[in-house]
Amino acid sequence: MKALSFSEIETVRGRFMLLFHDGGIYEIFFPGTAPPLHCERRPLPWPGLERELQRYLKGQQPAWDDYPLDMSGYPPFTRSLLSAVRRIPYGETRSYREVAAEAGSPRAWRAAGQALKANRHPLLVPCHRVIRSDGRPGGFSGPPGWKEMLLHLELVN
DNA sequence: ATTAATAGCGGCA
DNA sequence: TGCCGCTATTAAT
Repeated sequence: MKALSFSEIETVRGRFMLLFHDGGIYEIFFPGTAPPLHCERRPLPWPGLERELQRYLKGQQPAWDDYPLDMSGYPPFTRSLLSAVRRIPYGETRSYREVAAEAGSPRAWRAAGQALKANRHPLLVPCHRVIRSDGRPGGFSGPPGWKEMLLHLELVN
């Protein structure tokens, strides 16, 4: 893998940390969740992305579908599942069953949860749009409350 | 190398 | 209501 750098994005919801290299974004950290990063700090190679993130957290629909993600390290099913999740339109939700089917394994809903747990690209891969079909809370790997907050942000508009 | 556990779901009693 | 099996992946034994 290429050498990683990091960058910070200041938003109304706090300071996000992005790990990236020239080929794409490797990982995104919610405010306060980044481990100590001992690589170089440098500006993002994709100038529009910072603005899209700030727009999104202020309730505007983002246009970030085409920014490159570094999916290395994800197993095959996880890759296709995350790609399927990325195609969920802004403001819509899907069940675990639906995204698993979209990823090509209609019976792998349980594995879909495992794959989402491994998601290094929250927001850009909108895992918060995947909810349980029975309406119970469901899970989220980010900080408590963020899933609900992001859904509310999108559904209000 | 094998087994358990997991961000879930629907069927069936 | 409770039990069962199901899939892909990781963690534990």
